[in-house]
Amino acid sequence: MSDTDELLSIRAAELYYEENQTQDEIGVILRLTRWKVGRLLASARANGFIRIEIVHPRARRLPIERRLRESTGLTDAIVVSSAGVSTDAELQSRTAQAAADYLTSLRPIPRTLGISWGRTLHDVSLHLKQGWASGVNVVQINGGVSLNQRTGTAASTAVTIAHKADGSATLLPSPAIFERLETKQAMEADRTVAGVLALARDAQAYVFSAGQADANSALVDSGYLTVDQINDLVARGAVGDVVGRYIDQNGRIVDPELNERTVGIQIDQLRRAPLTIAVISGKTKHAIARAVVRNGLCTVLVTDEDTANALLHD
Amino acid sequence: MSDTDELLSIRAAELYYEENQTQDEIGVILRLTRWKVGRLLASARANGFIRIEIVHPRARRLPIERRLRESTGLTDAIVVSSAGVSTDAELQSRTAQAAADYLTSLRPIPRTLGISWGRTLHDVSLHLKQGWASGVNVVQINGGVSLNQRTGTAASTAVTIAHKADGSATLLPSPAIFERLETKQAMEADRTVAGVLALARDAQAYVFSAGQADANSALVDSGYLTVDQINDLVARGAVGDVVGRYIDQNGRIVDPELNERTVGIQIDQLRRAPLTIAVISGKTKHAIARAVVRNGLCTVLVTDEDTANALLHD
DNA sequence: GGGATCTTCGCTCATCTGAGCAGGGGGACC
DNA sequence: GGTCCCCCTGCTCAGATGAGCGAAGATCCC
Repeated sequence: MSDTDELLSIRAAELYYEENQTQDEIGVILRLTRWKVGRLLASARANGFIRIEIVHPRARRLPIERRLRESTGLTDAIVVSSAGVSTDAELQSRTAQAAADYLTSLRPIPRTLGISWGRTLHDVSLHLKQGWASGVNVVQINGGVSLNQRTGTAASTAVTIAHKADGSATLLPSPAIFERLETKQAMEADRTVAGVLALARDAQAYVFSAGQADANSALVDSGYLTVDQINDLVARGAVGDVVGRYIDQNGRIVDPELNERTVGIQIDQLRRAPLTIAVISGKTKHAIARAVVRNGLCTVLVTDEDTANALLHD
Repeated sequence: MSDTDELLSIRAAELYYEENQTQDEIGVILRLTRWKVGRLLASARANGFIRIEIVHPRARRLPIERRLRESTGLTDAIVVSSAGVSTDAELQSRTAQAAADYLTSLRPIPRTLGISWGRTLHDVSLHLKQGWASGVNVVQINGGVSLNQRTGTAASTAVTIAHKADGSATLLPSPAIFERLETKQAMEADRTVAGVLALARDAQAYVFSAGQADANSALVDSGYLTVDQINDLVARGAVGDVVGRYIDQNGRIVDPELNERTVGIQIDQLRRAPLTIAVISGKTKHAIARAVVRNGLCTVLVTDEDTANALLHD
């Protein structure tokens, strides 16, 4: 397109989009036929000069969702807009809200829903509306009795989700990671615990988040791992954890011995499940999000625009 | 509007603006009539959820221009968009381009055009196209023989503008500010200089910029004023200079004695002129832009979006 | 419970807009 | 200089959209 046409297309766009003039009226002003004006506007759009943003906490980015589905083979992708977001907390809240919306719209409603725990899942539980579903049995899929003040949140997340769905919660009364393998095996041998784990394995759907592998990890906060241990895992290729288990960018367990001492369903059980919803957002989690998606650990991803774009531009 | 309607309006907007679906198709998807979809989209727009930006160096903000004309009584206002601009230099370049465009579109073409000098005017001269007008006599309206390397730009600005308009340039061969009043008066008594000043007073149109009152002022750079002198002027209320003369926020000369020693047309001559085009942009110039506009020193303002908004939100 | 009032809904109709097509002007190539 | 080809222009026509209107529904107050 010629230079003067480009300039005209901008003038036309100003009158059309900012002044709400009709193409006819613009034609009179710019001394063009209305068809020429229409073509100029089309070229302005084609050249990307017109940027339309939906500025709202619930706004999603459907084109990115579609591209994500196509390029990764995900069953579904939910991408929240980051337009107008200033803090990471706000973005995570939007993502949690979107996850809650997605759960609410799930059909058929899963009778048993396996969930992990953490800040993100807790956020999701708060965003769910009373009556979001009915008769859902929520079961914890990894150990969650924390060693410090976070103690309550793991249980309350499950209870809240279940309560709001007029269902029941089945808690996994176990630490996330044991220091000794023998203790962990003894715990799993307990009939109650074994029953919960069996229920977790048979869940019809899973919702989980993921943690980045760094000193701010929830597993460090909760006292299960030291900063040194995390650094060691990172040195061995860990990008983050899923249901308490650290994986590298190829989705492989980084430390099999540590993995053995971790309570909850295995990574492979997630891989085989028909409906696994990963809720991952924030700049620090791009790497673990990539590992989760690329290695088929989830069938549905709920994330933010920036993370989604990072996945697309690999 | 109800909460669910708000959410629906966002879903509709996503499908309409991002997926290019028709309102009919959206109706099928969301199980609404197409009229409801139309109303939802209208409400999304009314609520400001839809933000449309024209991203282009030549883009202007017509609604802001209109509000500026209405609230200030300016004959014309040109406001360039700051969408996608990262540096102040880029913004100033856009503004200079807009000023060049405005000059080019002026009808009738002024036979005599008075100009000041400085970075901004120089930028305007570079953005003008060869043949932007024909037969314009460009005359300098304030002293511009600089004391250092800037020397050339004042003259070259005038010459370039004139040359590109197939016209002639009349330079004012004088320093901007004299140290002694007597020297200045002697200079003005010179027939050549007096002739130039007379021509400048009779110009049909003026284009000028303005400088902020701080240590980065062009008059300090050029060696006419010291940083101490500027600080003194600021202490006495100066917000910036127009054609080399420092004014306060009420448009009054801050230092009459200094003003007497300054060569060029008077502020009052600008005030009386029928067509005076001020080109002012950048965050540091909000105050001087306000002084110029509020006190009728220009009839046309060419500026950037942020400066314009600052003027509107007084 | 019943009426008054205000909002929301589905629809008609006029207008706006984009797809597609034929004709003409201008440039490229011989 | 002539011819061919391509792109641009102006147009027809059908589809998409917004204004306006009467009816249905919701709400409020008695």
